[in-house]
Amino acid sequence: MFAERGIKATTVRQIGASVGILSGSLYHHFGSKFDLVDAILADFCETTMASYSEIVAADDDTITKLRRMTGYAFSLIGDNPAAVLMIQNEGSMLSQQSRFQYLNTTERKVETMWIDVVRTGVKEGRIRPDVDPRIFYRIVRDSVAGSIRWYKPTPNHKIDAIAEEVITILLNGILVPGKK
Amino acid sequence: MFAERGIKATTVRQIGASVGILSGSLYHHFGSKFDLVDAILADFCETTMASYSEIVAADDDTITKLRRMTGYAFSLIGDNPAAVLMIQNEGSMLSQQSRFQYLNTTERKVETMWIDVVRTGVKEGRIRPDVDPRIFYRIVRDSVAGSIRWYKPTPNHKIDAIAEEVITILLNGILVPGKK
DNA sequence: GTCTATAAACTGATAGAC
DNA sequence: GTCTATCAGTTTATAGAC
Repeated sequence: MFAERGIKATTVRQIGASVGILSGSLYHHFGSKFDLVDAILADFCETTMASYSEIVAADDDTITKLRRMTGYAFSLIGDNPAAVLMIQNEGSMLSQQSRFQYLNTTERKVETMWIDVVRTGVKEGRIRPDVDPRIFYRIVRDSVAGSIRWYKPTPNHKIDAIAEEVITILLNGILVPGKK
Repeated sequence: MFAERGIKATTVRQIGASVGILSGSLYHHFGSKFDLVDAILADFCETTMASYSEIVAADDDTITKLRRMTGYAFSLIGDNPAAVLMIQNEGSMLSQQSRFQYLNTTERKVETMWIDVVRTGVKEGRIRPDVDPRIFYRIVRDSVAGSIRWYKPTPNHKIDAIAEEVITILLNGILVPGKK
């Protein structure tokens, strides 16, 4: 509900009604509306960070790592779309509050991991040195974030396939080589 | 203010204060809060559609058209960041109301224009036929939309340069050719 | 065209009965 | 653990003086 309507626009009465109790009863379980937001986002940030760390630490080829990181990023859309949407839509407002500082911390650490992998690829001579690692990371991140607005999961159209199409375009481009 | 805090979270008192009048006086100029939203978005959609149509109709090379369309899309971030953010954050909520149906119409028409240009490029043998035009469009669109969250305009770092870096990655990829 | 004043509804949160 | 009942504050919007 926070993701669909926004945090401010979602009332505690609506939240209570969605689980079949009244607004007053909610306060037996949570101290405030923002405690609910915190419970959703803190867990999401923790597992996201842990999963990325695991992929980066693995003994894989650099390009394979980029593929796996892209695949994981897209899998978040399927596994926790609400948290992704909340951070995307209201992250900048939330991260101004001290209790949500971990949003900034997580974003910074994830960005650093992506950029480090791209830089390694450049050193290995596999990635063109004129590619800006930050721009590359942002294209991936924003493509993932944007996919939440149009991706509808079906058995025939899995999120893995979309991740594969996106990383293929980013690795190889769309142009037919050698033509001018 | 709608873009920064969200439409629901922005009060008519805050809007009035920002232009030096009280909330009551605002209703001499606008019938409701959503009339203000409408005034911002309707104008934005109209000029965006017109500009894209002009680029597509021009007598340019297909790849040049893609470059110009990407450049124009990024220029919207600099010219009207508020409207872009409002549509990005609350577009799906707004477009459920009948008065904001033009948001859906505009989005559909813009997407069709992008896809048509990519398909032309495939027919001309310049773009690989295995590229999904929809996925390509969405990568561009979401990269543009996402840039609004990190791009800070400075004389040294113009939005045109970012547009050029993004389209270069999408056209050519990041890999060094021929390596395996 | 802006003001004062206020209506009418809604908001997050609390206290205490059951 | 949920309820009733309600507080105190805020919200959009209106009516009428200036």
